[in-house]
Amino acid sequence: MAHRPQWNVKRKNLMADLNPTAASLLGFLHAGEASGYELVHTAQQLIGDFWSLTRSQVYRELAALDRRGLVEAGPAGPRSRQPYRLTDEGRAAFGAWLAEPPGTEQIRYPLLLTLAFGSALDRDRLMGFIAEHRTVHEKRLAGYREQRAAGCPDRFTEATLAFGIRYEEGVLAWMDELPAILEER
Amino acid sequence: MAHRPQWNVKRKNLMADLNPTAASLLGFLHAGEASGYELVHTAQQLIGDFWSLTRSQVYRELAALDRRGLVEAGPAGPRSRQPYRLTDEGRAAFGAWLAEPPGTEQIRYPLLLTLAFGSALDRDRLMGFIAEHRTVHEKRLAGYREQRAAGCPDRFTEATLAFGIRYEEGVLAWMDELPAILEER
DNA sequence: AAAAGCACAGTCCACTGTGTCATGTCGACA
DNA sequence: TGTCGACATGACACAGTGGACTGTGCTTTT
Repeated sequence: MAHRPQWNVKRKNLMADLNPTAASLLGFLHAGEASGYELVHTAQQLIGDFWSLTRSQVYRELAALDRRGLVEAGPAGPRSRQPYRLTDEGRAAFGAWLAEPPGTEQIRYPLLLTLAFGSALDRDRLMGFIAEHRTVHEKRLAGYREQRAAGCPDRFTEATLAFGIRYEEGVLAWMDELPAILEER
Repeated sequence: MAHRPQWNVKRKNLMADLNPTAASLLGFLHAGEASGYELVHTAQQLIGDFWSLTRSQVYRELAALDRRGLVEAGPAGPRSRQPYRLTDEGRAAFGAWLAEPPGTEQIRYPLLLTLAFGSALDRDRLMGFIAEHRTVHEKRLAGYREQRAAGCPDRFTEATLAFGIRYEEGVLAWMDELPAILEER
């Protein structure tokens, strides 16, 4: 019971230490001031395919960034529109975040869960689920290819788009081999 | 201001209405009673590659399932081990969940975020990040192939494993084409 | 045999992420 | 005039993540 083996240092880093969502908001604000509403749409368009974010979250993060002085609120517009702009601290924090090694990906695919417990499920129903998902992936792939054909604004957008295409191709290839795996006698 | 166009029905479904994480716990409990600790490890082994769950979450869901009567706590063991077993209601709820159409997947890949803002990042550093991730994906693919070679307990496990392999192959193919996309003049 | 270390087993908390309900504003247009 | 739809935000409950913390019992080291 003597001495507690912890000093409670609590190194909060004080600066930076952004989560990826907050960081991406700062990223978008480099293009000029924007409201939460606008940022939601920008984000969904530009990174929505591999980084989901919701209205609630955007407003919450903006408020937090404001409290930390990384963005500042401008004069409110009509319809209670509240624009924010990047501060110098925000710019610095974004730069620091961007230079840090990104973490590994997270995938959560409910279809795979259902499939994993597939022995307890009617075979036709399972196959139906897979067929439904197949059309979703086909549509997404078609959409990506269209986007690519239409031309990307820059190399980096093209690079992330290429990921989407490879991913969807992989999923479709998997679905093609699924019947053989499941039907084996 | 006249009549509000909503009846506030609040159809809570009363039964079932499980989240996928809770459902998978019920799924594992079909094999016999288990403690939270054991379930964490079972889950990480069997579905961890496409459905992440944490200690905190497992214990919280177990408590919730207990409150709802879908599992019941058995006599505590040594080290305050608390085993749970499936109730009939739990079995029914699991069956109902399994027969529902699974939702679409969620992917969150921080590397793609960094890449999307890549114009603001030193080229060598970005390439370094990609190289680091490449080795991760190579190792995962190798691990999956090994698992497959070692033989799967059942077709369904094999099917989910096949997904992992296709996915990792897709990511590696993407990484192979990345330099060409980014280097273009 | 005492000490140390480790796997087992669980709690608590802060933060992040998702989805729904609710509220109010402004312009178009019928 | 009214009502519809896009604009704009807030509140809240639930789900998910990760770290700090507390204890217990077995095994290995000294």
